[in-house]
Amino acid sequence: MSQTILVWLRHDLRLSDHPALTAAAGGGRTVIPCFIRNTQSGRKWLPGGASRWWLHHSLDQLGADIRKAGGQLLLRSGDPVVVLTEIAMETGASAVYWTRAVEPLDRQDEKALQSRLEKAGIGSEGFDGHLLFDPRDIRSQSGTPFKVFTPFWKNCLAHSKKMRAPTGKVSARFAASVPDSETLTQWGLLPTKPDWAGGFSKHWQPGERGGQAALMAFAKRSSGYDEGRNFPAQDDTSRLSPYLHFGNVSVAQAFAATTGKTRSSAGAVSFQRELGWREFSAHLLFHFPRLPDKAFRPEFEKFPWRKDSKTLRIWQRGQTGFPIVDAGMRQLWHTGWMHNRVRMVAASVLVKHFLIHWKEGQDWFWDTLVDADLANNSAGWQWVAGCGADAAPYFRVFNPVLQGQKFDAKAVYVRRWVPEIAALPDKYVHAPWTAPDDILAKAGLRLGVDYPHPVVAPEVGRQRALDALAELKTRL
DNA sequence: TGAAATGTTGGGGCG
DNA sequence: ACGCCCCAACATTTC
Repeated sequence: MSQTILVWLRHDLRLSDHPALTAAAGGGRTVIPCFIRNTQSGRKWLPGGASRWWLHHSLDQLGADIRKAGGQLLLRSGDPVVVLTEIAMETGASAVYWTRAVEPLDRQDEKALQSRLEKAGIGSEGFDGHLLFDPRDIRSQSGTPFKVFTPFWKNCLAHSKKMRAPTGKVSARFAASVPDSETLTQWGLLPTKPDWAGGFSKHWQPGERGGQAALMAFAKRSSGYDEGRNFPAQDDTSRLSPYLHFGNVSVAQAFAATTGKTRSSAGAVSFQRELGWREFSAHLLFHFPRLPDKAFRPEFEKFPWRKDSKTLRIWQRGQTGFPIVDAGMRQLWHTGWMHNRVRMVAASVLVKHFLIHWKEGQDWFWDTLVDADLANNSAGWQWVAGCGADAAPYFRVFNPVLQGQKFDAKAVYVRRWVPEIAALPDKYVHAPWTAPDDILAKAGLRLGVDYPHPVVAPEVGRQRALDALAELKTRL
């Protein structure tokens, strides 16, 4: 009788380039792939609403792919440490394998599981697969983790021999039947009342197949990435982020697909640099586990944030009166995703013009983004707020009007998502409150009725943000 | 992966 | 022809 290995799946929902699965399948052993839905009460950073939608479809497809290979995906709920030990005992598995994570709670689980299994005489091992590099290997001359992106990425590229290369499709002998699997239907990951994800499937095909197709399609058009990625009306970004978060596509596959004689364009290089930002954020979270809940620059813990739930709600619903921001927030709400240029502007307006704590924005993005990722989301918000590693200086304030005019000059993006101001001419569409009365009348737009006045005038918000920074300095 | 304020330069209109 | 001014264009500094 052959040995059985459990493979604990989390953010690695794919069957290609999967070191843990490949190792488990070695030597003709039988593999039982498991996904444990964490139901511990009070556990932080469980998947938000949009992520649950993606998770459902990823697992559904992965389960079907495993069935095609003669196996079954085992679904259970509870505390993964407890549940996995139980499954290992039930099935007589000789070991549990997994892909190592960078999230602090997930790493805690790995440790706890390892010691619990050890006591039961069961083996365990964590594998690469989530990143390009092991965070413990990338260090500055002084041996400390990098805190600035550019030297970090230079160092990574200088050690490209250590970069993980993708492996092929896993051919594993899966256990034909598994004990007491729960079902996705039972889990109720999909929204019901209301079904706000109705529009999601028009924009996304979650899962490994959709991810690999998206990657191949992007690799072909990646030469336009460098120029085009800043313009939200264009389709030039990769839109790979949710696939990368759930591991439908591995970062090693994404890097490899955009490398090569014919593909080392400026676009490919700058796309890989963005993969570098993902890597940087993950390494930061690995080395600084408090990144999600504490300012990386401790002095910002004293920043005079305003409590303003009313304005927060206005921002969340895309009713700020800044068209580029509202367009982004509505795109997020309807599709589970926002163009990165617009994310920066929308986030900047929340923390600077509105002086609302970056954690409020982090929480909203966590719940509404299909690509919500603890490392990227935390590092991104801290970057915008000016309190992060290699952060934009606090005084670097985006002007939502100028950003709109610069990156959506023809207002194609804004008009798509904010139709109530679509009739305004280009000159005023990014700042409706500056339009003369006759222009407003001609466009059939009543400010304050059909579309709101801005929460705060851009220049007033900007000055208030700078004052707050000055205030912070006096508190040090 | 800012924007505004301030400084510098140089062409052209004009007396 | 010349100096003066205006101002656009660009560069630098400051927040």
